Amino acid sequence: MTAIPPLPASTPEAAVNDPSAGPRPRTVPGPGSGADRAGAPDAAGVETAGTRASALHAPVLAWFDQHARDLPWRRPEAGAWGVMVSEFMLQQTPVSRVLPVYEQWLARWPRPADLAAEPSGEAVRAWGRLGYPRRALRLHGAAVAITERHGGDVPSEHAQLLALPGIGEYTAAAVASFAYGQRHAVLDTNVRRVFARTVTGVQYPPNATTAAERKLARALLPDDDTTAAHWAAASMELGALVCTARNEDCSRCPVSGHCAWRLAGKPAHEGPARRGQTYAGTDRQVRGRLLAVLRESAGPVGQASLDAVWHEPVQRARALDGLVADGLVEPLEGGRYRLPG
DNA sequence: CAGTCGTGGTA
DNA sequence: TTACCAAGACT
Repeated sequence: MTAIPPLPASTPEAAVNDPSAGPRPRTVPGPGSGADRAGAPDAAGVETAGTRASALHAPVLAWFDQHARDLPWRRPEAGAWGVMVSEFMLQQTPVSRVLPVYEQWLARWPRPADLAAEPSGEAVRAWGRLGYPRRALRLHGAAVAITERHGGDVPSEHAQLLALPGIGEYTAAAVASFAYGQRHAVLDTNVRRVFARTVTGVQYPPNATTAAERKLARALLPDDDTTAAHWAAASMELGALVCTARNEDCSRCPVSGHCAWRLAGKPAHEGPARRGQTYAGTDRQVRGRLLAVLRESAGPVGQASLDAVWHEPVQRARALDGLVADGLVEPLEGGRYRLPG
């Protein structure tokens, strides 16, 4: 049941400039969008950004034109809504797992208003096992807001995007850039890693995005909107395909000759290990099991069905309360529960 | 600002 | 097998 139609390959620029994606992309950079507006004097490293940029841009852009994946949300027909849906799903989730859910989602809800017309529980159900189901709730909430506040069209202004539930700094910039061809620093984990290595000369970026990283990203941003949007997609793709967290392949990197980290002998990451997640036994695991039961049931389920997923009653109750508090589960009369209607 | 929030593939 | 990682957002 491969629902993916055999679409013609499209250039990355096609999606960026797609006029059917919504409001016309800006052709003139807005006021104050210059990269040199930050008040503080350039930090070490940033002042050489101009030099870096000239060395990095052309090879990375050319590499992208040749190696970019043909992902459905990059096709012209995806539109701004398709881009936005993909960005929600891709938050902390690999492309391979997003693809099938994305296709079904867009087929069922081709416009924001289509999703907004349904109860949020349907979004949670269709989210399937993508993880972090609050994203489904937020995407539904964003669709409602777009329908109410923006006439059903995904807004093109960064500030308006940022005001939608589930959209933070990264996603607002990504939608504005990928869907509307605007000039924004799109700082995701891939781009941060590429910059950390090529420019800063370290293996990994800091745990949390820093002001210095934002400043560097702005300094590296090409001047015109079209090239900036192209660069955003290209630098991200390089991090996703070549300059990966583990097993990076410098032999396939178009800027390996300029990479500060590689030229320094690829020194290992200094400092504490990344993070300790340990999923087994956490509330998150219990929440996941509880919600799975609700998702797979057509109607409300009884307390006994939920009790069966976890042996420890205190943690189980806490997890269920959390799901209800988050709006992911709706309690009914008589100890029954369902996805929100 | 550090914690929380799912899930599954891979080294 | 354990641990890390995958286009973050929110509190």
